[in-house]
Amino acid sequence: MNLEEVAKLAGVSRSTVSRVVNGDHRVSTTARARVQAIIEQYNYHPNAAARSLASSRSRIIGLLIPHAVNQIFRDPFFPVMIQGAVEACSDADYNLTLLMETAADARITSDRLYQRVIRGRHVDGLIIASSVVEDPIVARLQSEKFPFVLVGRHPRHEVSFVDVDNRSAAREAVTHLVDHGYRRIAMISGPRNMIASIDRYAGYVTALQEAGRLPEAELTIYSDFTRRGGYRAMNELLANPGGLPEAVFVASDAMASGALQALRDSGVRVPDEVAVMGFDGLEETLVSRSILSTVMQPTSEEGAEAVRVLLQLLDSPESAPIQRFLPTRLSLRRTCGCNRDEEFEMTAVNATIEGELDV
Amino acid sequence: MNLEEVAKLAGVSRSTVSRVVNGDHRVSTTARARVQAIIEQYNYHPNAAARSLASSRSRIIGLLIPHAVNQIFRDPFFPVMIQGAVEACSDADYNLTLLMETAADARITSDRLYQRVIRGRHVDGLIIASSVVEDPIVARLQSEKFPFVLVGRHPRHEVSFVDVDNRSAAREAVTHLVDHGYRRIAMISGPRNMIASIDRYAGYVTALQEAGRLPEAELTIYSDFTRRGGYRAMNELLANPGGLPEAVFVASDAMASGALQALRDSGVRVPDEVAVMGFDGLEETLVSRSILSTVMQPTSEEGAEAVRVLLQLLDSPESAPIQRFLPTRLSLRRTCGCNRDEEFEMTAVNATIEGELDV
DNA sequence: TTGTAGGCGTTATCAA
DNA sequence: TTGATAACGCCTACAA
Repeated sequence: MNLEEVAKLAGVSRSTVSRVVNGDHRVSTTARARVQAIIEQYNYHPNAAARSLASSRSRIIGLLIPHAVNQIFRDPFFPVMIQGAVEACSDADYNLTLLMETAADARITSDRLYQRVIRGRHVDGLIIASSVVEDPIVARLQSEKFPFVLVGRHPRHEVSFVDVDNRSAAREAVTHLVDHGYRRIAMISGPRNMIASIDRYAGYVTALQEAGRLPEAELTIYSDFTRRGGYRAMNELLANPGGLPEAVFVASDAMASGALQALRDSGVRVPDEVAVMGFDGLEETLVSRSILSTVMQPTSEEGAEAVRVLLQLLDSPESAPIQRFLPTRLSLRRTCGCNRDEEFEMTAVNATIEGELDV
Repeated sequence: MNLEEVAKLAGVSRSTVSRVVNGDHRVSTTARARVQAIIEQYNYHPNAAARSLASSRSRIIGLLIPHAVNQIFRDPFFPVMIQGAVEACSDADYNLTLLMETAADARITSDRLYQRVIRGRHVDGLIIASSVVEDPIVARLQSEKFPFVLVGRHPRHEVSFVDVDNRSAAREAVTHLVDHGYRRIAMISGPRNMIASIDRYAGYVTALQEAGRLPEAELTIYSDFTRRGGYRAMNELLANPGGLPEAVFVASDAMASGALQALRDSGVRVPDEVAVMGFDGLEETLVSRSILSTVMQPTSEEGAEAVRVLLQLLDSPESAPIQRFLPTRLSLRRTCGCNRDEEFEMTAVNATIEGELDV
């Protein structure tokens, strides 16, 4: 069943059927009705390839997971972000294909991917998940004027992106710790080459400076955004001969979860001996009622918004880069030192909930 | 740059260029060389849409995440499985598009998806992640003879799938617990409508029966495969007036992790008071050296194998359903009661590692 | 508002 | 081994 046959059955031309299918308004009511009846009767659906070929748009968006990010693909951030992206695509009748630079040989596979997918016009545009600073693909796409949107800003290129203001958010979070009165504030950071890490660290430094302090080198531990990495990083801090910090700002909830575990294993009370602040707002997916104070970011919305921005770009290819910052929100629960009373209340009311709270 | 232009520049016909591009051997060495030189010089890549239209194959595979599974998309099983699928696709020069039945209105969105993607011939075949028993899509695809492969078997339909033998694996795991001498063995199961849950439960029951016992109703808790669900389920078991079970078989590592947390929060010693056995082999992604005894399944390989099976199906559409079981392996670490000595050793050697071991 | 007709860039079938 | 040529199914001026 194709346009031609529908046209014949409805007693109109292919063009008219095409117009009906594409919602063109220049069709008489009667013609439209006849066509639609046939379409439904025969359950006609236009052929995607033919459409792509004729319109030179595939209605497919590629979501690229750079190799550097591959390893932390298990981080709940990605599934949630992808979910948002898929849904936004679906809403616009687009499809999303997953492109991952495989570990085997990043250089070769990514080039092969690039050629096949970009040059073959397989996708109309690209969304790049959490790029790393030195990733060459950004410059390449830009110079070829291929439409793309980063999830996470890029420091060196004027490109479209969707991000949260990591720096401000981190600054706010650390300032909150300062306001609690903590003086020695450590940070467990993400990888040095990821832009989100850099920005969150910058916010940490800014907040300290505004409080009239300087960051101490041994109070910053670089880790990898994983729970396991957070566990290790916190143990490093615990082993610091300079003594315990009063608070720790951790650049992801997964790491914060590991850090809390390390503290518990060492018998260090939170927040009494060490306060903890996370970043992500995803920990609630792991425990039902987290006690972790954290920076909430709209993860799924970041994926969805990236898609919307890309669609806009596809509509007007000559437009200037579109850059959007989505809002974050400080979620003050218990590990930062807030809500101590509430803790008691809940413990008294229901031991189970109290237990769950404890990460 | 297209076939035509390449042909002109190489002084051959379009057909010859097409043959070169597609690796057809019926081309003279000289012609091939000339064509390849031009292709490389001009960086020509065939247009995907035109290819699809002419060959009526899109070289795209759809990966469907059913709505029921959506909620547990955060489970590390899915990212890892998907990663395997994407890589296998990439190896075969296929692309993978992600199809998710969105929460909004599962019935409507999934139908819309179905029409657009299946009828529009957008994808050549489908991989369905962890189907639920009552999912109608299986019957539908089958009756329309659309190629698809399930990740996880289906009890009521003769269809192609890739799975592990959940029942045997669970039986083996529980038998191991029996062999340790534990008598009251509980189970924390997944959702009742997921086939993997059902099979793992069946294996549990079989193992008990073989040990001359019957499962007790209050010793089976149905949960949802999440860490949080496992936490709650374990607390239910702890509240059981019949007293603590001696061992618990947990149907996923995520739930097992939550269960261990619950035990720790209640001050119950593992494995001395309660032994624990998990299922997945993914917990190692969350902690560096898990102490969790578990059933390891080749998660990434399940995704990859599903793709390979699907490609085979595409090659010979009339072939009978292909059903593959991938091997599992019992990983005996500490929570089942094995390796008590090793525990001591590691503790003595390195407190950090010992700490990490503790979930 | 409708229809005609050319073209999108391949693959595939023949005949040479 | 090569080359014409006809699909593939749709979109899109352009003309009516």
